[in-house]
Amino acid sequence: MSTKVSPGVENQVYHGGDMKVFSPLDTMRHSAAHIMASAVLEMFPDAKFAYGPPIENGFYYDFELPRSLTPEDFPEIEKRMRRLIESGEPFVREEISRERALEMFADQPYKVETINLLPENETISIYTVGPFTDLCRGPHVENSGRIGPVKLLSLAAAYWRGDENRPQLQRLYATAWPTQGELDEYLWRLEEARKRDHRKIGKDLDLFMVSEQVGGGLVLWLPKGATIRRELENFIVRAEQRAGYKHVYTPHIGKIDLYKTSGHWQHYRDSMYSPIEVEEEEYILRPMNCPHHIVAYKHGLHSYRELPIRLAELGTVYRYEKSGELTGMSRVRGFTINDAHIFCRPDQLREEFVRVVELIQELYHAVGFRDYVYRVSLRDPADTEKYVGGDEMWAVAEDAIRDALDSIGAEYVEAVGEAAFYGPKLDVMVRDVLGREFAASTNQVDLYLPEAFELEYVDADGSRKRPAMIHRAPIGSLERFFAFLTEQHAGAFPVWLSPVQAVVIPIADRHTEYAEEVAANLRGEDIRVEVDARSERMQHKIREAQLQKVPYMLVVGDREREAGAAAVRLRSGEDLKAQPISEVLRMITKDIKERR
RNA sequence: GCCGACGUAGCUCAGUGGUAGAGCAGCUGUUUCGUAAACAGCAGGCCGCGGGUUCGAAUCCCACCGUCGGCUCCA
Repeated sequence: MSTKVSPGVENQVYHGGDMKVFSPLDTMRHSAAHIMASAVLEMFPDAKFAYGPPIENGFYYDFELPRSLTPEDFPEIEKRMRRLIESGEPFVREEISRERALEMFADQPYKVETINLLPENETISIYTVGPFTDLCRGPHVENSGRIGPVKLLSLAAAYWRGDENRPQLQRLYATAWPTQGELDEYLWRLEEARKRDHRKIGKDLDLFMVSEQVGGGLVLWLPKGATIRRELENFIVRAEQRAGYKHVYTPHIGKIDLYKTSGHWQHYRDSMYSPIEVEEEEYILRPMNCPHHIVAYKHGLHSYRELPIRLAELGTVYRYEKSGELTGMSRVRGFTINDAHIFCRPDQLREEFVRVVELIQELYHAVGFRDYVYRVSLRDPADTEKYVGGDEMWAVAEDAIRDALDSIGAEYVEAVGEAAFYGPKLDVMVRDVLGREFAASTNQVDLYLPEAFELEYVDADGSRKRPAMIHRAPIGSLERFFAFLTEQHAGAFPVWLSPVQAVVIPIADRHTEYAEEVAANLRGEDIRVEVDARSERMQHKIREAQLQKVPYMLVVGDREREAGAAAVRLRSGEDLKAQPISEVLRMITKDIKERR
């Protein structure tokens, strides 16, 4: 791979409040952002500039412009960028005084604000490339000729400093790569990702739907999607049973006082629906399952010997999401969490948390998730308003998570300010096919709700003690998990999850009876099988089974009928030729058993 | 919610001021076929919804609803 980026050292750069390391690729993209800004300035001399950082697969720049850009402007901007790149203009750095900077950028309000936010002793630098000078810490490539092929990707609105009360700017997203080949490959990957989008596959394979009539963000699982969900649920519940969980069922609504006691009403109200009045009492569509499980715990008096008590439920919750945030199955208003609440003695906390992590690992391994990282989400000590409980409680809870991870040698990153209002979290961050990162699983240590609900157990000496609590959801919501799975497999689900595991394809009508016989054999082993007895050519039926990503196609004609066999075709296109029915059964049941 | 783009048949899309189209899917018939699309016919649309401009609107304008890409937030 040839690289146009200056070789060598990674540069330490102060950016947006924390120290970040700029790789050579980031540096090149950051320089490309300046080139883009320069091109935009040529077209709009009155443009106001905000920030233009590199991001994971490219870069963006935020502008305030006299009119809205459209994708039709892209070719013009790209043309001007290419001209600047070809000119090979040097990037010239200059360090200037604060006064001089304020003077230079007097007509650039966002730059002025940025300058004023810089610490007193900070060096202020500017970079000039061709006609364009920008306030910037750098670093940059030596000259614009070192910038690789660029492509503008999309437009978006973004608030100044990410604050919805500040002006809205136009954000121009673009990408740049060292070589044309790498750019082409990235664009190909984007295209490929679009093909795998769970919304597209969900439609093509009739897995689920969202209807305007029912309401945005409210998912209807169609029979095929529901089959997959049922398999997943059974799998999860069995794994939890093995791990010592007891399953409960609780209703989707509850009295408002439950949520006032838990603190949700005070801290989580923005995500909750308005109360429902029933006989002069107010009820809440639950946004979380914990209060119900806590009440279930309080059903009786618990001995220290009984703990931990692990109450699990595939619990459906409802959260208000702004209409613009809804997407397919991954961002919805009603969803089902594979939830559980563990009530344990404080001395059991660490071990219980280790078990939680182990269960996550087991489940992820079984469904083939590899690309995930642990993130410990901590309280922001500077913003105690957002959280309940005192410093000591938080320290204990945060340490319990760290200790648990350390004890099994798991690596993790820490994120300050990402905790839930009642406790720190362990989030498991997974990347989807588009490279976006989501919290697929969140798990919390909670010492607050046991207090709020006055939970107790009876200790060895007969005294009443307060248990600790763990909230855990290894796969988060079934909806989001399903979206991940769909994209990961591009709709070709493993056999154990496939809604239709085998299609029997009779070649001519006279083979239908035998086809039914074959299917009956498979059904006897609980294999989900269908017979395609339509008056269509075999080729047509194969094509449709392929498009539906059915793992096994069993073609039966005269020869197979004579031999008591079926010609096995896999969705990979592989032809296994005629196999005895007993062998077909063996193959499919083996796949199912091994979760392949 | 905010900015931008887009809403035409179940699906994918054409149609830019003058009588709504194609392919696939569906239905009916014919065909009985050896590993990714047989043939013919039929049916299917308040052109997202509501206003407006015009002799005339899928097409132009306004408002609303929805979808998509982002922002913010998040399982």
